[in-house]
Amino acid sequence: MPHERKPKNGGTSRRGKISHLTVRRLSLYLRFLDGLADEGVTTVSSRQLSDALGLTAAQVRKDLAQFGQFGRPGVGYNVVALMDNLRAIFGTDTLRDVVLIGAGSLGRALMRYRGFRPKGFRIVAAFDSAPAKAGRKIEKLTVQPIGKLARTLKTGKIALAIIAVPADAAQDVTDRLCNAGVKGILNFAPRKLDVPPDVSVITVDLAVQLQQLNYFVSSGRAVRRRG
Amino acid sequence: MPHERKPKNGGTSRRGKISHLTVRRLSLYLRFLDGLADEGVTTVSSRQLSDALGLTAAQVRKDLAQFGQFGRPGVGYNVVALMDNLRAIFGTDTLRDVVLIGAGSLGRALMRYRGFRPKGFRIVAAFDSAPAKAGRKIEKLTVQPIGKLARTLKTGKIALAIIAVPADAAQDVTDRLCNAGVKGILNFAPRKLDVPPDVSVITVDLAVQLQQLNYFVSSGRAVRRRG
DNA sequence: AACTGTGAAGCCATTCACAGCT
DNA sequence: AGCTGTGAATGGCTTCACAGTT
Repeated sequence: MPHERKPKNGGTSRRGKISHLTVRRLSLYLRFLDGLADEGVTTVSSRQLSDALGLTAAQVRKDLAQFGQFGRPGVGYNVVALMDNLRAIFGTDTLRDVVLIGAGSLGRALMRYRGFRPKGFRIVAAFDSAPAKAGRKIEKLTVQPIGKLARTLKTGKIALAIIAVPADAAQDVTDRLCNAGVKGILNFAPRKLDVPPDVSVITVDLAVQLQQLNYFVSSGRAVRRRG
Repeated sequence: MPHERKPKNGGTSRRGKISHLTVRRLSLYLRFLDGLADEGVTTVSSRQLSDALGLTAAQVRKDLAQFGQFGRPGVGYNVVALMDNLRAIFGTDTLRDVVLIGAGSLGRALMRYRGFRPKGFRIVAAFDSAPAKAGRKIEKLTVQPIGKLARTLKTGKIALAIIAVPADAAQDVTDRLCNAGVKGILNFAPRKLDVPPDVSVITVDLAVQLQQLNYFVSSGRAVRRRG
């Protein structure tokens, strides 16, 4: 046996058995590790992670162990190596291109949002159905008419899209995106989207978040939810 | 016994035993019922709800039964009555005031967002630490300097706040809000917030959503997540 | 006949507790 | 001694299936 340290299973295996909830926590680990790396910390224990994120140490270990043997007993996890592994799991070890549909106030805010890039995402094109909005330039990107969507996506091999259009336009936009080969949609329209079975959708309904928050406030049971 | 139909427990009881996951689904029921009410539908069955939202009928019934006997065997649930009950559960049977901190692009987009009002929320004041932004008028609201936060909150009995400031300012803003008596924070800064035990926080990290979406796309297991 | 409300069963996720590595 | 990885135990959520209501 070589004495080199190596995950038991070749890197990012075990895909598909990982639950929703685990995926959510993994992204929190990655965010926290980011901060540690900036501070120059090289090693972290499951306990430190769990304390910082409000979980149990056992859960952190279980989560991480699913992908291989990243930790060293008696020492902990190597911060940089763990980040690399997590990024590989998320598929963001390389920069991912994203298209944005909807150049209303929310869409424009997303175009200006600085947080995507450091996480490995780049908005490469923006579209809007209103001719008045097409041609407008935001953050070095020109808003294109929705008709040009298909052409742009065909050439670009783009798998991800963000929908920031009004609810009544969302399904039409979704159909266009799916036809053009998009496999993942982050949807801000307050509406359920019908998609083919191989397409993933995460809907973030801003008003619903506020509603849920209000429940916890008025019920007297405080929560702390992240992700 | 009166023959009038009435929930067995006086309306919104049973608070506190309701899990996270249930609260999330309840808000989806409410959103779907909204649509039904607009179409003039008066009655809905657990099956219709579950089909529309991708759940099982049993789960819908279990969720709703927690609050009382809202349904009629052989008939279903009265749409309007159910909506009223759900709104009471969420505490949004009356309009809730919310303050917004951060008048950057995301903050301004939230001020313009039309989806809060129909769900019972109203942004009544906006603040920013940058003096350059104070004084600016957006959607009939003048952005105020952050120093005025305490005074405004004291007079207003405002329990909810939205944070849309950069990560490094978020904890300072949080402390001010908690001192001013806010009990619920919807946080868009990519950062964990420390709050007293009676304060609820829901953090929505936009980049993390995209990261999770990318995982499901690149792992080949499609998901559909809402809320 | 249609549909709800609910005990019981089944399933999944978290926590416990400890063997084993450094 | 410190800490990971993991089987076993626990706890919680979901589904099943059916008695009971309209």
